[in-house]
Amino acid sequence: MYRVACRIQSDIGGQVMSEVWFAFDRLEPWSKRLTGRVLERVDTLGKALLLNFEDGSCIYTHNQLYGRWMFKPAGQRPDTNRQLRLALGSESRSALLYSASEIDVLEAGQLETHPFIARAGLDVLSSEADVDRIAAHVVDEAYRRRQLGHLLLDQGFLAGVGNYLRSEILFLSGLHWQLRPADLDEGQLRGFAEAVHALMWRSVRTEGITNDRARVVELERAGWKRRDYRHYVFNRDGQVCFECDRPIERVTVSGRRLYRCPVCQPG
DNA sequence: TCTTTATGGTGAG
DNA sequence: TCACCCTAAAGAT
Repeated sequence: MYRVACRIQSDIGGQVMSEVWFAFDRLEPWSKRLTGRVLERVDTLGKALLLNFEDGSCIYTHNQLYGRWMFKPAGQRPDTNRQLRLALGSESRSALLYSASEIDVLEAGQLETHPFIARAGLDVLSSEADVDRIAAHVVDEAYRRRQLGHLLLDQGFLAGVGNYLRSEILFLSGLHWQLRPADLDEGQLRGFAEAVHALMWRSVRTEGITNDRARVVELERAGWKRRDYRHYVFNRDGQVCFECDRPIERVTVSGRRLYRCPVCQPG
C-alpha cells in the first residue's frame, strides 16, 4: 500500500480530478463533490490508503485480501475481469481500484471517527517510527504481557505488519512466537525492533521479498522458484531452514498460518 | 465445475 | 476462538 500511495501521488497527486467514480450507490453523491477538486496528498496508515482532497475530505480504502490498484493513461482501462470499485482520473492519468469493498469518504476532520483509523497503532512506515520508538512501544504496559505471535497481527499494536511479515520478523530476530515483550532481554528487544523496521522497509523496496539480498540473487541464479526463496520461513513448511538446514514448521496462531524454524527460534 | 485458500478485518460469546 | 464478510485465483474432482 505504501508503494501504491507513492504511485498514485506521482501519477495524479496535486492535480485536478476530472473523474471521481464510485461503484457504491451510497458514495455516489461524493462523485460530484470531488470532481474538479485537487487530490492534494496520498497517505497510508498501515494497510489503509487515504486520499486527501483540497477541501479536507478524504477517501478511505482498504484492499483487505482482494483489492488491486491499476494505473493507466486517461481514458484507458486495464484488461481485466475484476470489478471496478473506484476510479480517479486527472487529464492525463487514471488510478483504478478493483475488487476492494472497503471504501468510504470521510468529511474534513472526521478521520479519527473511522473505526480502523481510530484503532490503528504505531505505523511502522511513519517517519516517527524509528527503531528506538518501536522498541519503547513494544514494552508499553498495554503490550508487554501478550505473546509476540498474537501482537504482530494486531493492527492496534503495530499498523502495517501482516501475516507474512509476522513469521519473517520472528525468524530474523530469532524469537519464538510464544515469547512476550516482558520476557525479552535488552538485546532481544533491540533485535526485534530492528527486525520490524528493517523488514517492513525492505519489503517496500523489494515488493515483498524479505530474504537476504545475496541469498535471493544466488538462489535465483540456481534456478529456484520465486515462492521458494522470497522468504526466510513463510510458506516454506517442509523445506529446510536457510541457516541451519532443519525443516521449517507450520502452526496456527491467531487463526493464521505462522512458520518457524524450531532451531533458530527456540522456545 | 465444484471447493479451498488468501500478504485482512469485525463482532459475538 | 469462531463464524462471518468480502473477491479472485488456485486446487481438487
